[in-house]
Amino acid sequence: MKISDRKQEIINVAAKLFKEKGYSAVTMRDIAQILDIKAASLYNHIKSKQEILVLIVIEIAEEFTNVMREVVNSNDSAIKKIERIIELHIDITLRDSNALACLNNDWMHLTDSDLDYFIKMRNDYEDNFRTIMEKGIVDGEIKNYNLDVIIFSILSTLRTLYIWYNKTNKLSSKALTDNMIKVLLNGIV
Amino acid sequence: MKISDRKQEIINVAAKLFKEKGYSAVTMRDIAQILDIKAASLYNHIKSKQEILVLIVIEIAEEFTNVMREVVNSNDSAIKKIERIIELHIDITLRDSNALACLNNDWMHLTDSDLDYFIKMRNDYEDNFRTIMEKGIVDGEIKNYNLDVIIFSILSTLRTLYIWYNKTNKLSSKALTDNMIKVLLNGIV
DNA sequence: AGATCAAACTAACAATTGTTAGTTAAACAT
DNA sequence: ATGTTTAACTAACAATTGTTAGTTTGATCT
Repeated sequence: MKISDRKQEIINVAAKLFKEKGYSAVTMRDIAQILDIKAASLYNHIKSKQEILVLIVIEIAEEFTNVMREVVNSNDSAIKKIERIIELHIDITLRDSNALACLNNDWMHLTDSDLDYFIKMRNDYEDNFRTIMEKGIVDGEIKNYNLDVIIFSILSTLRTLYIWYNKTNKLSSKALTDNMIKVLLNGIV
Repeated sequence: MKISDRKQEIINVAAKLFKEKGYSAVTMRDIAQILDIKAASLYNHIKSKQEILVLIVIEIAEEFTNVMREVVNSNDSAIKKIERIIELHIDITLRDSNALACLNNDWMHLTDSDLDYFIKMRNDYEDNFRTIMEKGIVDGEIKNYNLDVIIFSILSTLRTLYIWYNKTNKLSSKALTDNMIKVLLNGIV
């Protein structure tokens, strides 16, 4: 069953509000007000507040999971793989920064199987990233620094791009990607 | 007026819960339950839920502000200044990761003058960081990549260290600092 | 024209929220 | 011993929360 236009509209408004104030601080009345309807009317389109969160978070998480699977199974060099992951994060950030903020800040408000599913995807993602880095170090493509520090420093930057994206729309997508790859891979010194 | 032991205990418990679920999702009854008292009893020690958040966030923010002022006014090289900032973030993360999580995730729930004060401190902090980087580039210590990308990639890593800290307590404070400096400054390739 | 359906509405609900008022009991100071 | 402070308590509040039930309206289809 496809998501109707109106339902998608509700999801988009919710994502924007969730980003600004966090899931718990946003009320159904807040969402409704922006759409110029009453809170009860939202329930003609969505099952619950929870469902909105699930739809926002899980879709993005699955996209990360799917692209990561492609990358990790490819025959590219470790560096090329990392570059593709950087591009993935930038691409999604430019396309839907609100949903990305929800994924980062509000995932813990998922419940039961949705929460389990999300955590499994996130763990798999990090494991795959680690696999890429490990092979890169073994192959001599990547310096032999502490693996946790390497993984964290890159992933944390990519994951929080959404915070920063608005400020720098001067930069084109391509220029952003190029600079980010240089800074993350080659350092600044 | 000093903060009493009991008050500090409340603040610490609150910070832990705020980190786990976010400010809005934590109730006064949640905080009280962990301390094995009733929610109303909290008000013998604190003025409001808001006050708890202010005490958590502002104190840490002021520490960042103060150390940054020292660093930026010193005669160190740009690289040495950056290293000192990295050490500052790691130090505070190891000392109080819960409060740091609040600062990152719940600052938007501050109100009025507290919110203004916080935002001013954060802007000043970023401006100072930018000043250090600009001078570093002019002096040829730092590569001439896009300034925004450089600033963001380093700051985002330092700011979200608290997410990651638990997982890697294998690493000593010194080893963590050394590796972080290497990765952030020299890159991984 | 009449039936159908989507999407808005009003009204209300039970639960939960932060907080206040007033009370009690123990520890401490005089 | 008596008065004072500290820190817990019970009880209650007004507001807000997500959600449901039942109704209305307008457009679309037959």
